[in-house]
Amino acid sequence: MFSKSCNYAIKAAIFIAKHSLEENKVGFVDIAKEIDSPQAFTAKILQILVKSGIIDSVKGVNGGFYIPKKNIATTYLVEIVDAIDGDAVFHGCGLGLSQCSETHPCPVHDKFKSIRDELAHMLETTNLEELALGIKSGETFLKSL
Amino acid sequence: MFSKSCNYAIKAAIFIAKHSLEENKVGFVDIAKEIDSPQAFTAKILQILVKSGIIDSVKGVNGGFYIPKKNIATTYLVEIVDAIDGDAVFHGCGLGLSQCSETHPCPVHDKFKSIRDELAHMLETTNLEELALGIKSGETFLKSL
DNA sequence: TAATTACATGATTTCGAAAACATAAGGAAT
DNA sequence: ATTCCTTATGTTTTCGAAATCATGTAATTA
Ligand code: FES
Ligand code: FES
Repeated sequence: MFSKSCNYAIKAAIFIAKHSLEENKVGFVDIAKEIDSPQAFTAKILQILVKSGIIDSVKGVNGGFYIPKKNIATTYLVEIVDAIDGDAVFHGCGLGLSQCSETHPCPVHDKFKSIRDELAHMLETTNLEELALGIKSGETFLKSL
Repeated sequence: MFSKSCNYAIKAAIFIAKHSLEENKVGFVDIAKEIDSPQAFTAKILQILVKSGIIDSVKGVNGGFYIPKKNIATTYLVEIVDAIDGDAVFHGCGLGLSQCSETHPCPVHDKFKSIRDELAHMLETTNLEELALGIKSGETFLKSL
């Protein structure tokens, strides 16, 4: 569905959001540990999120990554997916045609499009706050057992 | 969404189905041309479809691949996806956890599951005949312009 | 039964995402 | 000002899917 990078990015963002709700910053080493991802690779993905304006960072002692509190509830998953994987998920052809088109559709265009649109709607309406709260309450988890 | 191999497999199956509706067999060279895929690689994927019992083949002069006419309307996309990509599409976690679980769910489990189930339902109810007829009538296409 | 056609299969190569490595740069604390 | 902690960035390596190459096998036809 999404690339590995994108999966890491979503999990990292949720983890950062959880800490930001309590006004704390977190370093990439801790993030990598918590979401079970390679450290160096995670650091790269975090840079993309910073450049995309989804998260902020502070260097130096007691530095780390964070999300301004007022942004947590207004940051939606679609922004993360778009920053990492681009818009292929939302506009690409389900059978890999170079472009999805109404006038030159592939055999599964209609059926695929409705599912793709639902996925997009889900990503557009799911924000980091609700996901972070799920982690905090222990209902959901960021890594396997 | 699906792997490239799986995209090729679906397109190939539709193309074969179209010809099988008219009692014709097609060779892998023609298939590769029609669906715009690498010949040798396509041949491999066709073998998997044969072994999975989705299509049949006949060697020798005037040989080729085909689908018994009575099977065309009862062959569903889910069989092809399952044969090529396996069941990760239907049972895998949307965030890449080693396994999707109700008791140890990832943050997007509930939301993701409903979309995944719709995709599964779509694949389980879409058969090759309807897709082949779309190609035949010129409404849909197997390759880009 | 030899020639031809077309599918079948294993080995090898290519390519890009994923991961790791090495080094630079910035900011806080003292 | 200096030191140390932490993020930032460019380069290299790894790994597996994708694609190709080379050869084998079966069936039809003349
Ligand atoms: S053309 Fe294939 S999904 Fe639209
Ligand atoms: S656990 Fe992630 S989708 Fe079910």
